[in-house]
Amino acid sequence: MISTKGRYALRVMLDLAEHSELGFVPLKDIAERQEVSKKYLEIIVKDLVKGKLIKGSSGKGGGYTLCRKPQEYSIGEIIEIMEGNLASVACLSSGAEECPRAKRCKTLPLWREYDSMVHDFLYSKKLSDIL
Amino acid sequence: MISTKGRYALRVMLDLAEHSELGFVPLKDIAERQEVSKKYLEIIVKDLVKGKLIKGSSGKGGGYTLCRKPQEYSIGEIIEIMEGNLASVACLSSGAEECPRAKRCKTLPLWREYDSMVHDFLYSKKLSDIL
DNA sequence: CTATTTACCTACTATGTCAATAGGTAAATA
DNA sequence: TATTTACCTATTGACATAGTAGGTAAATAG
Repeated sequence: MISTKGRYALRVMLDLAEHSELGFVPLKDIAERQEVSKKYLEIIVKDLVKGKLIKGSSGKGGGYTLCRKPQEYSIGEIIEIMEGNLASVACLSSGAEECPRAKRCKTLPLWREYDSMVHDFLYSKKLSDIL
Repeated sequence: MISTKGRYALRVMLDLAEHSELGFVPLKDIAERQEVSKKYLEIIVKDLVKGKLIKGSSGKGGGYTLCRKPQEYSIGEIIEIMEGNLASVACLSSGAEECPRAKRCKTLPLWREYDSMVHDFLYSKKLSDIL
């Protein structure tokens, strides 16, 4: 299940897309509009900055803003940055060691197909699509 | 992410599909073939029995067996029984109270579409498809 | 140059879920 | 009656989730 971090991150990105053409948007404003504590959002924007999806600017007149145009962000990359990866099962997650049963596992192809479908869906959907 | 309970349940169902035409299959045998502790599988088959996907029989010659033919089980119902539900976000999970932001939430339609895709995929796939 | 506003940083915590283990009782058969 | 099986309740360690608390650093306005 997608955690609050992933879901809130998406809402932050949408909020920035809607308000940042004028410049930097303070987190305080986003927190109020999105009705999420500013403290918790700090954790989220930190990851978004680290992932180069947004950039921050300190001091008066500061805040956060998008690095690209909304149509240049896929939902998938936003969620993936927040959740670590979007594998459906542990055996297929990025840092997992090869399962000894992989070759004869009858369920593995199913999970691969599932993951591929999910990936295609989330990466073809853009931030601008839900604006 | 699909938990071990969901994944192991699927493997138990497959194991039964492969071995139960002759009658009841003891859990001990399944545990050995699947390389999962019998103790842990007990929890899983308990849920499968409760969900009427398999039935058990005690005593010598006992074990577990499928209630229907493999093509009559969808992967979705197996996973759903084990995971509780297959909602992608808390707001859409079965027992969730209505979110006050639901009407104006820009992300909700996305999650609905996502859930619907996942549901279609997992319910159209049958146990017999991965046999 | 000072006050204010903002981002940015480290640490902490309560709660819950996951993945299992332990140690039994009940039922059916040989 | 002994054996084999399912079935039941309780417990546990580890980890993730969803936050909170209390600061420091940077930038701007006056």
